[in-house]
Amino acid sequence: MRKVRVRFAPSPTGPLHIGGVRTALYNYLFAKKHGGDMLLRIEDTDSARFVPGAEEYIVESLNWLGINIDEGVGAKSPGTHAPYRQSERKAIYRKYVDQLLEKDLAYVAFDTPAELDTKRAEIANFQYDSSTRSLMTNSLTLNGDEVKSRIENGEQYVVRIKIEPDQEIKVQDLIRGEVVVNSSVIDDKVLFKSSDELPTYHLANVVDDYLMEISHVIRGEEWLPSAPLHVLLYQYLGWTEVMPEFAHLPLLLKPDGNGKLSKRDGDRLGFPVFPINWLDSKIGETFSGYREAGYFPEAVVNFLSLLGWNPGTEQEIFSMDELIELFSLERVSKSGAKFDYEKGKWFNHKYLQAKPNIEIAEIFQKVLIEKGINTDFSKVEKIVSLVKERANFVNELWDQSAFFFVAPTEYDAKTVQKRWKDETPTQMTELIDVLKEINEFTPENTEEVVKEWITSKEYNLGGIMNAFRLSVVGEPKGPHIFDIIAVIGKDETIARIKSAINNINS
RNA sequence: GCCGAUGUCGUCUAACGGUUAGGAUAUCAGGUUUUCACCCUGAGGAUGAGAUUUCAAUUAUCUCCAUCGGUACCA
Repeated sequence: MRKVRVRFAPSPTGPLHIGGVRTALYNYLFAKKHGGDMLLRIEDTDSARFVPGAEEYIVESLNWLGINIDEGVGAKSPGTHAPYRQSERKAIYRKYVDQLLEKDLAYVAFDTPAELDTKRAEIANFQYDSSTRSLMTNSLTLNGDEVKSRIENGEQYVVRIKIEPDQEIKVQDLIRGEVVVNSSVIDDKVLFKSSDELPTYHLANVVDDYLMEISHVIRGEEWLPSAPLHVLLYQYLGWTEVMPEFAHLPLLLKPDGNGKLSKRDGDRLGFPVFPINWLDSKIGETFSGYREAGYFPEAVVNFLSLLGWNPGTEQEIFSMDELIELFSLERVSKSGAKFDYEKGKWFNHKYLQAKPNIEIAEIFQKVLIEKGINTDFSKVEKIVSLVKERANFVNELWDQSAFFFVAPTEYDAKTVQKRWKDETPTQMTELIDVLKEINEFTPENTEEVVKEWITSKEYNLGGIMNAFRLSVVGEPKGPHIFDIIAVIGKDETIARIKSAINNINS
């Protein structure tokens, strides 16, 4: 079997969206599973749609996720099939265009976009193909000298593939099986345009995959309709023996309604659709990314890996190495997957719980510093251990733990009404005296002493505890109250109770 | 319109002719915690429709329907 070489070939027309990330991931998993190479090729054959910064964005995103490029753009070593940007491969394609022209498998066409529009308006379901090419301005309807002189005069032209009608074209797809298409429904696609001396995607991807010795083309389902054209191109160029195998991945759909997940869905629905933040400088708008939203790359990879594939077991949490071990194209599903953001959160929650507190504390301390809070690392670590189970993301930790750092200024009205009775201020004053007497302010000591006091006074346990919590936290939430006061200390605890006595119901 | 692909709980999916159609997530309820969350237990929730083949169809074939994709000098 030949060496596995796959490529991820995005076009730099904007940020890489999460569906593209999944395609890259599946390519990577497949390559690594078979000990092959993962290439990154930039398909920038549309000079008009080029967006500066998009390429760097793609490389940075893949790096963040741990999808390592062996060869091509963003790879550590230069690679043996350079260059890897199609705009830098201009000279290469011309040769194959000429080859097709010589063999009469392609032809030159001069029709302008305006003329094509006119034809489309004139003829219903117009398609540039064997049935209509004789009506158009091209090297099949013009004589040789005319064609020559037009080109010499600098007239713009395109090269179109010449497709024989009524042929059966078979595409073998690793996920979908055999797909058969009649050649009559394929139009004479443009392969090359003189305006920028660049091929279109169709020709470029076939030529590059051939020259780069790609063994498997794993790409989104939106390419399935043009796969027969690509197969034909391999035939025309005489490369059927080394044609890569195809696998067309199901699409990632938007969570509400139907349709492909798109750029604006994310911020519209309140979750990212991009791996990392993307600043669209044209409109001055930032689209949010998973990295900045607080996701762990491992969680994103895990979540994405299961959107369209599963190993057939009930395991849900996988490391990258496990995914590589288990991945197979045969187990990729055929139908589109709706993007379920809630499940994504759950994955991050799982990874957050599994992470050592010390690692989380390192990230969280940075968040605290940004908020102007300088705290002992060991204290941050302790707080993380107390609150992390109720967070999905590191940046939710602040909401869960702010009261450790800042005394409450407001008291939850509902709780006040329910838990702050007429006798409460007196009881809280007594509590202060009780706490004052405790020298070692550990959770064990304070709990024992406070509970003894409650028992001896025959107070209602719930009444005291809830008022105590309200005083310290301001809300009916958080870890065990005795764990909290051990962290904030005796003085702060007493100060908060005093403050509560003074401020509640006054 | 034409061409192609795809239809299993709300969502991601398992079951590759014989299962009470399984799991996860989400939702709801109970337990736990005298708080919240985590956690535990439980509940409801699906084979798009109709034929055909078969002793037996989620699974095979056909028709219809629906959804998505393609139909550009975009990728």
